[in-house]
Amino acid sequence: MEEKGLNFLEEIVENDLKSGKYQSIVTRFPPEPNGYLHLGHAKSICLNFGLALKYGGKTNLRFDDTNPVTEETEYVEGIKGDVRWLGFNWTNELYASDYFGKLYEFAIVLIKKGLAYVDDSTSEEIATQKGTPIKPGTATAYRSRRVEENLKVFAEMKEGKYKDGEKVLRAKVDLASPNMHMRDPIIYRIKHAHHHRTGDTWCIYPMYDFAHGQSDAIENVTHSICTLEFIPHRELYDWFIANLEIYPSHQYEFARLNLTYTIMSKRKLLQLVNDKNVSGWDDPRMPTIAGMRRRGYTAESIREFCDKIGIAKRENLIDIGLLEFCVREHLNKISLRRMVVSDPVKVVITNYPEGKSEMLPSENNTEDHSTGSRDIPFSRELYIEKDDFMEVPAKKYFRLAPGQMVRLKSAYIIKCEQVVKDSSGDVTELHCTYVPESKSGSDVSGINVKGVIHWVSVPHALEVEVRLYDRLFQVEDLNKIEDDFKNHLNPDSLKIISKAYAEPVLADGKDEDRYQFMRIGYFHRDPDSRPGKLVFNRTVTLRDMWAKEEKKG
RNA sequence: UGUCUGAUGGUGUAACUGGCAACACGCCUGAUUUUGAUUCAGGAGAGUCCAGGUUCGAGCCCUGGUCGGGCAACCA
Repeated sequence: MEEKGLNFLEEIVENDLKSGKYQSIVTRFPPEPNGYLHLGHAKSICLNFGLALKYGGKTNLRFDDTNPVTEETEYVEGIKGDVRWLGFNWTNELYASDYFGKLYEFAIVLIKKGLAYVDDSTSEEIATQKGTPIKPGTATAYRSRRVEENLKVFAEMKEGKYKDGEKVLRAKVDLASPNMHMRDPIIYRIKHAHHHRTGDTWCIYPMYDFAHGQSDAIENVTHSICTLEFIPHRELYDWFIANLEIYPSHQYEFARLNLTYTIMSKRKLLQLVNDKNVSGWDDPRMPTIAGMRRRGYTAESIREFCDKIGIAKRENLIDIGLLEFCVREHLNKISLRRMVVSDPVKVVITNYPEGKSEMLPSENNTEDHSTGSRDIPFSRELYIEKDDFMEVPAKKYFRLAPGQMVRLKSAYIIKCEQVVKDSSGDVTELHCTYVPESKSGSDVSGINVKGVIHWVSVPHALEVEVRLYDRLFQVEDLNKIEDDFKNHLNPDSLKIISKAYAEPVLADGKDEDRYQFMRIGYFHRDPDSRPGKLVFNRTVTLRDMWAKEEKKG
């Protein structure tokens, strides 16, 4: 019985609980509604909700909507759907914008304490006055504005007397601080913009640093968890809490997720959407929750992935193979087996009567016998995969070849008697004979074959579209490139097979069904499907040892 | 040049807080298999960034380096 080690945050929480610092914990997941959630958010969601679930506590979903120009209701709805789909329920649905009134009062408290002032400088002036990491900042004349005047001008800012950029409210902290964030940070700016929730009520909006910690405090968040790049903000976070004398929430930081062959930046993902490099936020190639869901990933497999990658403070680059392992592991247990031929060659069973057909039973999932079986029609003409025939077989190749035998899955053993080619020498048909006594389930032929291949009866075949996805980028570590990330897009990330042949039962599937197209991969029906034309997305391929063997030559 | 932060097999995460470096993915063998899938059995692979120090004993403690990442948006 080995106890698996706790991550550093679990350790902090356990200690806080043990010491009696808290009776129970409160966490929050605080997305800005300016885009859809991606896998990196999933890591944060699993962490925040997971902590509260494990140690008994609450988790709020809080929208950090302090910048009206980038935020939209569409994103709010998308985010809620994604969190729910991942399997988590929030205690409260909250918005930083709900606190705009309170935040405004906090600002007045600071002004009255002489800890905030209105600055009329331009953004360029403020930037230069800030100095550099090695050169202290310098004060502007406005820094010594009297309290009464600050109060008056700040109220005028709120009333809309000034234009965007004309004035800002700054906290009076320390212009010489080695931490740039402490050099009199801007806490309120003027934006005459429509907010997705507060409409035109406000024309001044708090900055992140003056909203986040305060929101945490208002909600009595005990553990406010964010990513590493916010470490320098922590000092300010604590400074506001101390000077406002509000609930002392604490900020902790962990390393964000990086995945090979993909990007995990909302800004860049938005660019792909806007530039039409992908069909939308839910394009199955996107590392977004919506995209992965459409592609066929299960929530369970994503949660498993988040659990496996762990939580730590060092930078990491996780092999996308681990994510694929997690889906395969789950899909193997739940998916219905189906036979689909994606790149066909016709097989004619010359000794099978013309016009005859029979239904052959086949298990839906040998991993789960409760799923039962379905019947598959068999007839004289079949499609098999081009790959499953080699005129000149490679070594260790045990599929179909001239004179060779294979078993058709759940059906008969066949032998390739003749290869029919067209004028240009391409194989058009394979003439085979079948062994009647080799029928699956009642095989008395005594023949043992190594190869088993999938097939579909030509007259019964259902035509479907199949979409094959590959990695979005060609470079393993997108953080290490120096030029535009779009230069590294994989031109072959989507391959559409508009005409694949499937066994007929595939038409009866439900939305939530997951399939394994035998020997090909895991698939999921796409919402683009129409009654006459079903579309399936490949979630992930099957592991393929033969491909490896082939490569070895 | 300042400051914050980190460093453990190829990757990621652990190591009862000082006691023989473990788990997962990946990789390699072999067995089973009516999916070259799954499953099962086994294996290779790090001596913990470097140099000192404390200690019977250091991945964990101390000192000094090296290297990586963050920080100077009226973004979050």
